[in-house]
Amino acid sequence: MLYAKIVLGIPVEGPFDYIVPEGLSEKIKAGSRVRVSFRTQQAVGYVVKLTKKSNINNVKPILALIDEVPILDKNILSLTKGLSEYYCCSWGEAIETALPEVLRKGRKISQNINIIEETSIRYDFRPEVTLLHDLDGDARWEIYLKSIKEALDSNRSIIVLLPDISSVLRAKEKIYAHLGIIPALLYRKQPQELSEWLKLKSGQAKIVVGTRSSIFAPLNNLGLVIIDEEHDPVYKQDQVPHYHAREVAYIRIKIEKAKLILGSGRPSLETFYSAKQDKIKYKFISRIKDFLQIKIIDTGYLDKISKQKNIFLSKYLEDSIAHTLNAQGKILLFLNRKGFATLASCISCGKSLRCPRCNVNLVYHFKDNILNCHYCNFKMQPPQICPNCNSGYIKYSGLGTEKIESELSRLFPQVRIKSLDSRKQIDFSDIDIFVSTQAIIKDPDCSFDLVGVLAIDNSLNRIDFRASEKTFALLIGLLKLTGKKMIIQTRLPGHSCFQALEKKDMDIFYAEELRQRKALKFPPYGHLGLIKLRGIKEERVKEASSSLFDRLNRFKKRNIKILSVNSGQPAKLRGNFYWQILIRGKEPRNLSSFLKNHLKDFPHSGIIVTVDIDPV
DNA sequence: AACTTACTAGCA
DNA sequence: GCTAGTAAGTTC
Repeated sequence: MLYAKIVLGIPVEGPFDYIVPEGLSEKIKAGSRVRVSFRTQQAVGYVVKLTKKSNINNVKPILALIDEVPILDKNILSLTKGLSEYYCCSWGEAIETALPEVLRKGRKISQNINIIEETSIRYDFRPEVTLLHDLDGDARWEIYLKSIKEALDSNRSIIVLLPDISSVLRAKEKIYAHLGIIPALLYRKQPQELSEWLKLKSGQAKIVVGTRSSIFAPLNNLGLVIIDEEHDPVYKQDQVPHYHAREVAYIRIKIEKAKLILGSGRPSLETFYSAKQDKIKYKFISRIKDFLQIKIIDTGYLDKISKQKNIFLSKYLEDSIAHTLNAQGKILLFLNRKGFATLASCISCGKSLRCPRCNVNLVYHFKDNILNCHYCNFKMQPPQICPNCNSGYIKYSGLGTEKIESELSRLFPQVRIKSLDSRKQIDFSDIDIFVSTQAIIKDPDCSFDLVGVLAIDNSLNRIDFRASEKTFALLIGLLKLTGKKMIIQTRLPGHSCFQALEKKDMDIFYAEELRQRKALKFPPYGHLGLIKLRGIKEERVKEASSSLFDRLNRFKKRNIKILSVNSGQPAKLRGNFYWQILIRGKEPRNLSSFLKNHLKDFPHSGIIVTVDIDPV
């Protein structure tokens, strides 16, 4: 008797044994998509192994084979296995994230498409990762195109990942213009998703350009993966399984012996650190241009005089705006409207109050008159005097509203001013001053003579251990928009973010940020895991969280630390109450298997538990 | 996840 | 003794 071990797209590990019917024994292979009855229902399943024996009592037969040829090749099978081990999900869930939606639902592939069986050619390449640290996107593309050509010449295929769809479309044009090839395009919700997927599966297309999920594209002989703007958090999926395309790429190139190029003008700390450790190659191309003027303005003094009036422009910035206007120049004023977290900071020294254990900003809660850390739940009474400089007093500030546009009209009555909050197509030609949020950075061809950065401290002071990293990436993104001058207003002029820019030496930022991460054993010196619990009844979620916290503490192993349990942020969302447990470990796979073991038999009726490894 | 079965409190 | 509502257990 022949049995198949089958996994399903549900959060249950499996695999489940099924009998292979006589007539199918020739056709069914590892990687086949089949229809099975599961409990009382029918489901789509994926064969991961064939065996002669089974220890299960009442084994059911496979109902039908869906595809003539296995839909998952060996490489995709081991990639998804690896994904499930890293990201704490079932193998079946991992397989389903790697497939187009219609195939997950069991639709048949039409007969006239010729899926080629796995090739057995093995090129003896060594997996190799390179960080291309380059501010200039065009220069990065020169290297990408050269590498793509090389891969094609040795008959290997290529995946190019970009953060968003408009970048994908631009990349397609570049590839067509330089190599004369039309690549397949993949992104979720692409109407042609299946036909593009099949082009790759059948070998008709050898290059795919796409967003995050394209890292799973079904290519034969993968030789090269390019991830542009590798620092971008959109490469992390915000649903289960919470994978990061960069991490999946690492797993995939090891399996397929391919090369990986990570390109960015502002690399993630993970990638930068790997480069520093010589674990990956490092190519540093363009520095911040010498002719750019970057000015950091300490606006601590504005707090004192802006009590009555809403003054948001330093004298220096105001003068520079006037000067630029006189010279018919264009100005961008950047204002990050996000981040309404109420912050406690000292007027005199500018330091915000931070958690002694987590080094993140404490959040002031008006209602309870208490300062609280959202990472470890540390609480303290607000101090009367600043613990840093002993003088001054502590100020609690939210973010000022953006009346900026109207205020500016008052200051510069003759000037054409516009602000952008939604992502509409804008015509820059009839605007002098443009007020915008970070949406502007995604616009590839806008350029200003002066970029003024307002209220950046709100971004820096977010309750997130990656706040500095994200702020730095944001500033570098803004820097690319100016051809001449950038002025940054801050109450924290000494922060490494700004120092790095002022001195035009990015290492200043990376060195300082790595030092802080190391002290806390936070990424890239360790890995975090976030367990989220949600349910309708607040008390029950809270109780379950603390009992899970105790349970994990009881069973915790070497190299795993259970850091904290606290209510989620927001604590209530769409009728559900949220709690979360943060753990830290050396190896993500250990975190995952530890959690799989102890969540399996954790009773959590009415509560949904999800795991996010390496949260961003 | 989606389902079945076991158990509980509330009621006449 | 009955049942609605919920907790717990199972899936090959």
